[in-house]
Amino acid sequence: MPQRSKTLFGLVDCNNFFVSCERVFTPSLEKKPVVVLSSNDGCIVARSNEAKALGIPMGAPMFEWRDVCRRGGVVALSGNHALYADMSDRVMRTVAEFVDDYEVYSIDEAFLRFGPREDAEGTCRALRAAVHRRVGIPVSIGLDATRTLAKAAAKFAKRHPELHGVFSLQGHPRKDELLESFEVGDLWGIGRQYSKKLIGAGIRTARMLRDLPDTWILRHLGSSGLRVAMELRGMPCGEYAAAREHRKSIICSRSCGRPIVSLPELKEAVATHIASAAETLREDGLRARFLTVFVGFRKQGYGMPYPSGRSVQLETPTNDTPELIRAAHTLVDAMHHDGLAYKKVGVRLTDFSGEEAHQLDVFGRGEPDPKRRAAWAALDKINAEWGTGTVKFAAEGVARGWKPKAERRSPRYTTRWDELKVVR
DNA sequence: TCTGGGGTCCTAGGACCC
DNA sequence: TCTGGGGTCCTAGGACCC
Repeated sequence: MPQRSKTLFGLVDCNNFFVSCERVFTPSLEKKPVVVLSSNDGCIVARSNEAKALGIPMGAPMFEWRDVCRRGGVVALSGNHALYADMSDRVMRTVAEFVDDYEVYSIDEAFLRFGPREDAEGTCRALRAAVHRRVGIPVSIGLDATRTLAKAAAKFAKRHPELHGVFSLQGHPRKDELLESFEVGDLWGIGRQYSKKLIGAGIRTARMLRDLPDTWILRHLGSSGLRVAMELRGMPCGEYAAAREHRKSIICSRSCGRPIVSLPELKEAVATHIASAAETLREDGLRARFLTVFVGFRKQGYGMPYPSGRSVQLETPTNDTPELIRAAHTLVDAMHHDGLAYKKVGVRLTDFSGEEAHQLDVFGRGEPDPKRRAAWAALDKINAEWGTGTVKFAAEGVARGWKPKAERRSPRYTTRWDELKVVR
């Protein structure tokens, strides 16, 4: 197979992204241990370096670390995702200015691709400086022949301040040595299970995995593991992270601030999730044909709540909110049991088609009503401009005592007029 | 007592068909 | 007592990512 060895991949990774966003607007958080919490103030999903130094792990439940946080003077903030999305846009716009061929990979990461004659490293240094100057977010950038190696390079850049945030592994004279120092579990694509298997077999480092025979990898880790090894050898497995043409599902789910017991409240929560899922659907110009409602109960020992769900295939694909709410409520009626306490509620939409190529059912129905389309467009516009939930459907409820807790949220400086930063 | 949310891909097994 | 083989499609579960 011809190698595209001339192409160089870059990975831009925002350091401690959510914490860095908060610090832009609250400079007093600088140099202090800070954590950002997930929905319901449940888990720790971002940590400043000072918080990491206290030993607080990623994804840890807050209640287990409350004492450590109190003793260490840690500032804990509820997630302010409207702010983070807006800051992410600013970072990505800067990336787009410096690099033609890039791919947004997550809210805080983008892959870059450079041709053979481009000054990749110089561009990355300029990009890093520009993001810092304009957006105020520190980033680390790694470079090498594959995405997996670029990700590893970015970790080196982050770990060693003397590299000033940019590091290229490509052609590095001590590459083997560096990969030997890189723990296998820190590789992109090697999670907890694979890591356990590898370490059990004595494979502790990226270099050891790279040099393993394909047959062994295939037998123990399957094709996903082999892809990681090939990328470590410098062979890009493009489809691994290639830009997806279209999304394949939309999920909206939340843990409840307090458990839901009544049928009307369960319906409210489901309607709320449907409304936001349908908004995403319309934003992407899609209709969905398959709808799932799922619920979770109180924790069953360790691990995730025991989930249970029901699905329905709609007669025709739709993105009409009331229509979807009706279908979802039929499912809720069938699944609700008196006396059960619902801890988590969610909906999932799948089986998408484009807005133009809609299908009619056997009776020729399914032609979208232009008046309704216009109404949803207006609603989406208002909610986009003034914040999600500015205009709601009656079915979403008013009291909403089940809403997740977010007791330490910072203001939405960039997306709400009434929460603009006041400068004195 | 308190443990997030939103995604993707792969695989194994069952149903069904010829 | 004998009781195929191969293909496809669907679903559930597991693994991974941020």
